Amino acid sequence: MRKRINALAEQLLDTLEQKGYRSTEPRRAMAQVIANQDKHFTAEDLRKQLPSLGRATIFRSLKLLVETGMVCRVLLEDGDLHYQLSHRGHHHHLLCVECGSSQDLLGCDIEDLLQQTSARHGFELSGHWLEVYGRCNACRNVEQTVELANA
Amino acid sequence: MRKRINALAEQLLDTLEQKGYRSTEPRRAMAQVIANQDKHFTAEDLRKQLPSLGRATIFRSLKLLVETGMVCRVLLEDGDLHYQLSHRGHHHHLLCVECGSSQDLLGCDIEDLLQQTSARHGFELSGHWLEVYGRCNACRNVEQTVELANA
DNA sequence: GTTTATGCAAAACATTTGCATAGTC
DNA sequence: GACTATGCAAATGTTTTGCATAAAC
Repeated sequence: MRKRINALAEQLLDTLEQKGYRSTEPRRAMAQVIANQDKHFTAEDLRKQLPSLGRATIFRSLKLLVETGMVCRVLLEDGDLHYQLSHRGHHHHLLCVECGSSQDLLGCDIEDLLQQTSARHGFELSGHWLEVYGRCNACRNVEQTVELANA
Repeated sequence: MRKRINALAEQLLDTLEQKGYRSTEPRRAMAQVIANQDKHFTAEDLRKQLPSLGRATIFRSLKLLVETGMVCRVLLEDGDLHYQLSHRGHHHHLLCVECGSSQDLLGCDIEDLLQQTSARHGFELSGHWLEVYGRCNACRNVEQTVELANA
């Protein structure tokens, strides 16, 4: 019996198929769980939410999704690596240190700046990894509301 | 018998002492080995170079050095976390993907740019992590020399 | 039917912890 | 002498691997 999954998850499966990988029940389940996450996650998070899948399957499929660019890694401030859905190519994340949500940062003009800075050091730029930490709009609003209530 | 260590290593020990930690023989040895590294390293690298020290001591002292800011973490392009001597406060690294050397990037004006970009997303910036990958001057020169030789 | 993916158990790593002993201040 | 650090062994946690079985194409 094929479980029903949502459009986003379906898209992950389709992309896998286009790349020559099979669309299996465990992968459908994983795709759905990943599509449902509202923040970055770890392999362990997936495992908890997919207790019927084997350890190895989770690690193998997760690696596959990263390799095919559908899931990207996120570096937390403390050095932990988590994962999250990746919709596009190269991008950066605005990570909320309070709620863990993340926004994508596209078309950031850091590239030019890095190019110049690198050149000044005799360095030939080939790539970079940037994570930005702070508090998202929602978390800031919550605090403001609390302040008002206490005033 | 106190082993002789160089000035850089001595400085690490001194700083530890200033922060209330003891200057012990294992820490002297570790400080010297770390000061000698010419590229980023892992706990395992230290372990190989300090076979007489216990595993736990290496992990504990390394953590201590990171916490006190004398060693910093470096994120490799593949997501691996390595370590290296850290001389200053906040800074970034130009990591050569060929020889593994790294240059520090100071006074990089990325901060302003991020501030603006974050604000545009309703995001209150609190920090960031940036690693830059490419090829260092030395590695580029080697290639040019080879090309000339083959011409 | 052929090929790929899964699940399990075991193996391989990486890091942490408890605790008795040794070293530093 | 009091307190901190070390080393060992064991525990913990994470990821990988081999291989027989099952599922997909």
